[in-house]
This record gives sequence, structure tokens and C-alpha cells, in this order.
Amino acid sequence: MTAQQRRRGSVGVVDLARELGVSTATVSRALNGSTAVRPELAQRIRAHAESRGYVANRLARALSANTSRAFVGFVIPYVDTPAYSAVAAECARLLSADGTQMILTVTGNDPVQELRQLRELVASRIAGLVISPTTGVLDETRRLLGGLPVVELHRASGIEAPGVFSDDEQVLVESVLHLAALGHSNIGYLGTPEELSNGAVRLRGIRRGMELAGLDPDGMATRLREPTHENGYAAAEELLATDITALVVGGGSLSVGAAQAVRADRRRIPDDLSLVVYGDPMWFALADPPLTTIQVDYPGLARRAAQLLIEALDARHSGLAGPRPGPHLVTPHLLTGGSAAPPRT
Amino acid sequence: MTAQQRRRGSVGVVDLARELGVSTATVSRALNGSTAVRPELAQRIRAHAESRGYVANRLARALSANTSRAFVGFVIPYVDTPAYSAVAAECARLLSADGTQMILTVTGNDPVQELRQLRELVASRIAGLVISPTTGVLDETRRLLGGLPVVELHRASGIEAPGVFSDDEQVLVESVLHLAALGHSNIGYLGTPEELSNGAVRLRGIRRGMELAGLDPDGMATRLREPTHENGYAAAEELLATDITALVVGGGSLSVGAAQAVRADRRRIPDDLSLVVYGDPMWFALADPPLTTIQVDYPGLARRAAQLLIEALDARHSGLAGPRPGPHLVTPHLLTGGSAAPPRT
DNA sequence: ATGAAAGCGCTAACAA
DNA sequence: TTGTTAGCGCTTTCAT
Repeated sequence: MTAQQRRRGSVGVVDLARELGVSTATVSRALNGSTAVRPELAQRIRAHAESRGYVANRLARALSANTSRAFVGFVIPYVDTPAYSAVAAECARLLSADGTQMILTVTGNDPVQELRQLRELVASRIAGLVISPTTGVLDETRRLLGGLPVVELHRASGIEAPGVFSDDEQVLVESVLHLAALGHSNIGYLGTPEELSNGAVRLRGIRRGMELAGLDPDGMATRLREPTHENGYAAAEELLATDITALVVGGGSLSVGAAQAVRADRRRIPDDLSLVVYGDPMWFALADPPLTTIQVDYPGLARRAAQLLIEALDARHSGLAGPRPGPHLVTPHLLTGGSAAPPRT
Repeated sequence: MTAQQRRRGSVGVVDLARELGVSTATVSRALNGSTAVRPELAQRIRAHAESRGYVANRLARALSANTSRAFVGFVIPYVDTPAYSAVAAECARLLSADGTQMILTVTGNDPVQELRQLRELVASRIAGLVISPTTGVLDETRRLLGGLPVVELHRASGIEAPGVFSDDEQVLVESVLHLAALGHSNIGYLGTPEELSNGAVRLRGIRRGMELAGLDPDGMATRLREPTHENGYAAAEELLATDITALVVGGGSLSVGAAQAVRADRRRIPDDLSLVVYGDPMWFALADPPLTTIQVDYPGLARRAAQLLIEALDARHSGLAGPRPGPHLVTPHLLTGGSAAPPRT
């Protein structure tokens, strides 16, 4: 047995250094591609490291460098919808290519959990994070976020940071106009609360759409709810009890619940009710007829988010400006299914 | 300005120690709840730490302890289906309660990526991991896994480790018998490849079902494909070109694709074709009629996985036995929708 | 019960 | 170009 692994079966720089008769500094330099080491030696060191199956301890490295991009955080309220799961996946993939590992935390939309987890992430010396804030971000949370490169996702919390969002206002305007053009004047809206930045944006869109259509936004049957299937179902039931002839849903989870409520109500689509939902067309394509859907390019959003985060990290490191704070918008599209038609006369 | 943060705005044990006139060792002990410190002092230290907003550096802690459960890995091939996203979410939540952070990595079902990422995880000194292995796990990967507490998820890779799986065989038997009882004798099957452990299990179930129904498993129109929507769509198209009167799909993503193919084919359900799908009933409830679905309790599965991992970590730490290797099964259920009916005579 | 000091594995000054 | 040495922030013997 050679002077094999010291403990926990891992070779370290000291082992390599000893085995090659050089110093640990040289090994470190060679392994990190420093130009200050004789190419021939560097090559030899790398080869040896490889053959010994050396893997640098990221913890030690990060601790030593006292600033590294070993880890970033990904903080979201839920994961059960492509808006989060697809984005998480894509971000993990992109960051991994950058040599960065992504720590996933799920807040359940609880500000206290959010703070607790953020603290832990800071304790792990994350280089930065992507966050989809809860509804009532705490001051302390805001303070912690202030000290890190952060990219907001889906929802804005009012801090000075770049964020990627779906440009929902316009598409919701479009949705209303679409329905109005078909002859609907009694349109209902089910969306997320105004406290959520995206809820506010969507509501603004739908109201502007009503105005542009010559309808009264204030008279519009409206329900704003936290985004869960259950809420979507319940709120849709309420709206179905009114005399609306068309329903627009602004939110992925709400849409699933709403679609089920409409189904359970035995309302025929689009004869009895026109329906525009929001989210992953995959889910809604199975309905009969396939539902007209507000479709968001989640992978695109993820790429943007990952890219912004990486830029922000680079900036922090090089002292440069970093990405422009504020919204970076991705344009959603109204995908015409068959769930919107003229109202029954 | 007090002797505030030294760098990167964080207070350390030395600060606390200095400020209280004790040693860092005492601080550490107090913070870690060692009994060897005068309760009154410990309390004072904790209070002070709290008031200073002290957060222990997990990296340093893990490095020093040289074994900790600061991080665990979660390695999966995809995330775009509840089978993964729901489980990831739930595991993150449960582990977080245990003070453990979850590093998410997505392999894209590529064994090389898998190995690369596993190496990085080991470099981060993860305490253990949950993995849903790729189809062709490399030997080196297997070796690395051998050195860690690991819990397999959905798929088994042949290593000696506990794993949580859906007990699909029985439910697939049941599906076939259900269809056979309705009078179908020409049943098609679309599932995942036999190389995937769950693919093999499901195929076994469907074949056993055929036998029990007095039908010939070898004559069954079968397509085995990697689980993607696209594959589901394409393979379903192929099967629809045969003379099957019923189709069973064993796989979540395949099911979505298949359902869409059936729809696109303008095949009426259940008149022209009986269909049994697999996965999240949420998606399939929107179809008309709602699809008969093999439903898996993903949150339950996640709880089991997290629990097993935690047990394995505890065991490693205490030197005890640890959870029983091999499959820990969760029972799925056949949720009767309206997509299975007697064949047209 | 507490303190002093030696690491954990690595990087980065500072020397040579 | 290479080596020596001092940390990074924490835990943990070993003394006291």
C-alpha cells in the first residue's frame, strides 16, 4: 500500500506535492492553470493528479479563497409547476457547466422559512442566488439580499437587482381583446394577489385590456388568490356562479384548478364558457378542446436568469458594473387553442 | 464603529470570543450545545451570538469536522415531471428541516455528465445523496457511489443501497386485467426500456397481466422508449397504426406524449380506444373523459427517500447498521377515469 | 469547566 | 519559476 489516502479516502494537494517532490503551492498553481508554472511541470502535475483521481475539496478551496463561486442558491416558493421546476432544471444545468453547484431551497411561500434558509445559504458562503421571493419578504431578508449578487425570478421584491420576468401585461391585454373581439363583455378574471409583483402586472394588463375594449374594469368579476390548485378550483367555482361568459386565468397553478372546476361544473367549452389559461400548454393540450393558453418560454427565462447571475458574479469578481438592475422581460405568447369562441347568443 | 465585521460582513467565533472575553473553544462548545460548558455562560454566549447576528460558516465547519451533513446531493436525469420535481421539492424541504442543504444536479440522463457531477459532489464532501441513475451508469460512478450513503430513487443501478420505488408491477397487472375484463384482447403497451429498472418492472407487470388474462404477452404490440414527451408521441403513433383496442402507458412523460398523439389521431376515447396512462392525475383529469391513471404518491415517495437518507447518514455517523438495502416500495393506485371501456364490437 | 493550539485542505502573499 | 508560510473559520484534542 502506497502512502494512499490519509482519511476519508481522498488524495490531497500535499500528497501530490510529496509524491512529485514539489511544493503544494506549485501543485495548486498547476491545477488552477496559473501561467507562473513551467508548462512541462504543470502538465506532469496535472497528469499525476488525474491518475491519482485527485478531486479538489471545494469546501477548503472556497474557505481559503474566501470568495468563490462554488455554490449559488436557488430559492423558490414552490416547485410543482414548470414555472419553477423547468427553470430550476435549466439553471442547474447551465450553472453546472460553469462549475457552480446549485443549492435548492423551497420556502413554501413562508417569509420566515425564506429568511431561515437564506441565512443558511449565506452561511454556506454562496456566491449569489436566484430567488423568487415570498409574498411578504422580511426586512432582514431584504438586508441579507442586499449583500449578495441576486437575480429575481418571476416575482420582484423591490430590492435593487436584476430580475427575469414574463412580460405578462401585454399578453393579458391581448387576451381580453381577443375575447372582446369575439363578442364577450362579461369577462371574469382569476389571478394572483397584487402583493405579488406578477399578480399586480397581470391585473394591470387585464384591466387595461378591459379599458381598451371599452368595458368597465371595475365591474369585472375578479378573484385574486395565492397560486395553488385548490385556490384555483375554489375561486373558479365562485366565478362560475356569476354571469360571466368568459374567464381569463393569470397563473399556472390557478389555471389547473380552474380548468378542473369548469370541467366539474359540466360547463361546455367554448359553448358555455370561453376560457383562457396560463402556463404549460402541455397540460392544457389534453383538454377538449385544447385550451387557449398564455405560454411562457421557461427554458428561455432560465437561460436569462442563469446568464444574469453569472454576469453578476463576474462583475462582483472583477469589480465591473454587472448586469442592469430591474426587469429583464421575456415575451409570452397567446397560444390559440379552441377554448375561446363567441358567447352563446 | 465597534470591532465589527472583519471581512465580507460576517462575525466569527473569534469576534464573539474576544467580545465576551472567553476562548473560541468555549464559544464553539456553547454554540454546539456541548454539556461541558457552564449553562449560564453558554446561555450568555448564545444570546450574544444571536444579537450579533452570528451565523456559523458551514464551509469551515464542514472542513474542520471533516465529516458533516452540511450538504447532500440530489442527482436526477430530468425535472420536468412531478416524479422528479415533486420529490425534489419535498426532499429539499425535509432535509432543510434537518439542517442539511440539497445540491441539485440534473444529468439529462447522460452517464458522463452523471459521473462528472458526482465527482463534483464528492468534492463538496456531500454527506450522502439521493440518485435516480442514468441508463448506463459507468463503473467509476458505481465506485464513487460505493463510498457514500446513497438512496436510489425510481431507478435502481445494481449497487448495494436502499432505494424507493413505486411498486409498479402489481398495478400494471391490474391495469391489464381491468382492460381484459372489459373485453379487450388486443392491448398495446408503451413503456420505458428494460435497461431502466422501472422499465423492466413495468414490463414484467404488463406481461404477467396478459398471462393472467389468458392473453399472449409475446403477441402484445409493445414499444419501449426513453421517457420523453416526444418519444411518447412518436411511439404512440406507431401503436395506433396497429389494431390495438386498448393502450397502457407505463411512464409519466410518455403518457403525456401518448395522450397527445391519441388526440391528434382524432381517436375517440374510450369508444375507439381505451387508454390507461401513468403519472400525475392532475394533468389527465383535464382530458375528456378524464383519463384512467396509474397514480403514484410522489410526496410519500419523497418522504421515504429523505427519511432513508437521514437514517443512512445517522448510521454512518454512529456506526450502526443503517437502513435495509434494496427496494422500499410505495404502492401506486389505478385511478379509474373514463378512458377505459369495452371495445367497440 | 475553560483555554491554548493544532489542524481540516486549500490558496495566496511574500521570499528566494 | 518555485518554495515557505500564513491564514480561511471552525472543531477538537490536550492541558490546566
